[in-house]
Amino acid sequence: MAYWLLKSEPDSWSWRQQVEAGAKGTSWNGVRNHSAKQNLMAMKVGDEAFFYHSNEGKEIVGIVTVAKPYYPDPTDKTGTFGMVDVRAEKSLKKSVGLAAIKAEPRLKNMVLVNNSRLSVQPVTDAEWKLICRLGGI
DNA sequence: GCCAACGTTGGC
DNA sequence: GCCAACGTTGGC
Repeated sequence: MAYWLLKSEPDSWSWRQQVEAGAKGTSWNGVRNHSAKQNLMAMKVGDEAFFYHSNEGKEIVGIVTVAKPYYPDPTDKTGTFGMVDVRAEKSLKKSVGLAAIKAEPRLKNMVLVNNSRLSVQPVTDAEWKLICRLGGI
């Protein structure tokens, strides 16, 4: 099983909205970047991903599960990009801020630190476990 | 096919 | 609000 990190600005799509969407989940549409697309295409049902709030908060707040693998994004008229479906799995007991991640030497290679603009990122097993511990779960 | 100009993202 | 980093676009 692979781990990922999904970024969203709370103004456009927040963790609260994801939780309210419940078990049926929602489509992660709107990705218009080829690196992000590659990561979306690599996702499998059951993979887990951190939900990160950019700009407002700048912190990891929850975990989502991939419910449906990559399929075309109807909001992309060119047909170039696609999306996956995700549903909220659980909230972190304690959100993990960007500052805390940067302060942890073992997380210095995270894509979030080195390429913060990429909206869909891979996370290693070690990074996943460590952040879960920081998040109190 | 190169590269300058421009737009967007996101941390600060 | 500013600006650095990155991606995309378009002229040549």
